Amino acid sequence: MNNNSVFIEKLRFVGLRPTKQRIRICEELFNRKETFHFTINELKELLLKKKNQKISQATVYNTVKAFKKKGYLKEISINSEKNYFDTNTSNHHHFFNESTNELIDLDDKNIDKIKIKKTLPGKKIKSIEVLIKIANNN
Amino acid sequence: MNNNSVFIEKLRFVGLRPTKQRIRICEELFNRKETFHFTINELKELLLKKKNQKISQATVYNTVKAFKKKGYLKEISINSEKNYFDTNTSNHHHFFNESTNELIDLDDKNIDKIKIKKTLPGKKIKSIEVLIKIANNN
DNA sequence: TCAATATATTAGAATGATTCTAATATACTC
DNA sequence: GAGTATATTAGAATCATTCTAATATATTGA
Ligand SMILES: [Mn+2]
Ligand SMILES: [Mn+2]
Ligand SMILES: [Zn+2]
Ligand SMILES: [Zn+2]
Repeated sequence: MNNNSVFIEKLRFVGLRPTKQRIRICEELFNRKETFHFTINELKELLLKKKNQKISQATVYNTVKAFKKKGYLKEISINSEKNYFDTNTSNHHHFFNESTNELIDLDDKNIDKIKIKKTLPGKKIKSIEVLIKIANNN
Repeated sequence: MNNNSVFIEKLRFVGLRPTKQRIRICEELFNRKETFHFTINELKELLLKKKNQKISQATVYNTVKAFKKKGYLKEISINSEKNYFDTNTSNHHHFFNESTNELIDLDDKNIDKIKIKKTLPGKKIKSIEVLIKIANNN
């Protein structure tokens, strides 16, 4: 587990002590070829499935929120039922397939830069995100 | 209450009988100069404030959802805490001020048409929405 | 108009996601 | 390794939303 040192650094960076539960969460989130989208429940199930040691709900929530706050995770709100987190923290956009509940990345490069012709004095822009809802034909 | 006949038509169109509770909700939502954004809780408070007859939670939820299903309302999910409805059903986008929790319309005309350079065979696009998160300068 | 029937309203219970609590366990410092 | 700070945990609390089933209202058509 060579990666562990990376996870420990990451945890320390967000102000968390590297406990075995948190390192386990890091493995699940960051020890992947591809970034991915997940709900808290999906993450809890993944954690349970791969090893058989349960991590309490509180620890999962607290750790995910800490990563989000420091920018290691993004939150993607689709509708009132679906709240996803995203390990892809680059600027990018999403397709959401309403037929399958699938969330799909759309790279920034695949959309022309968004030019806003309305100014809001005294405000700064924090993020610009495009959500494209799609459905299966028929 | 000349408007009532409009509301009654609207309600019948979405498949709801025009009861006094539902007409009251229509007044609150549609009897306005400007469209507006609201959460269910805000709507419940408005209903309570203006007349003093309480409408049950179930009726508020059911009516709002029926309007949404038929396109008389849009749902705007900002983050896990904030779920808004919008009486502006035209294609448009939003600023969300994270400092004040204010949701502001941005007309379609204020953003260049979004061209997506990625095709998804067998899918059709249902909506394209841009959410711009802003914050007050310091 | 008025009964018969379909549908709506309601309070409160149920559910599900998230947060809190406070008792126990672990990590860190020296 | 002792002492202190912090983390983990199960379960309770909270909050939004949905469900339930008893009561009330709207609609229909004789
Ligand atoms: Mn909602
Ligand atoms: Mn959430
Ligand atoms: Zn993504
Ligand atoms: Zn709007």
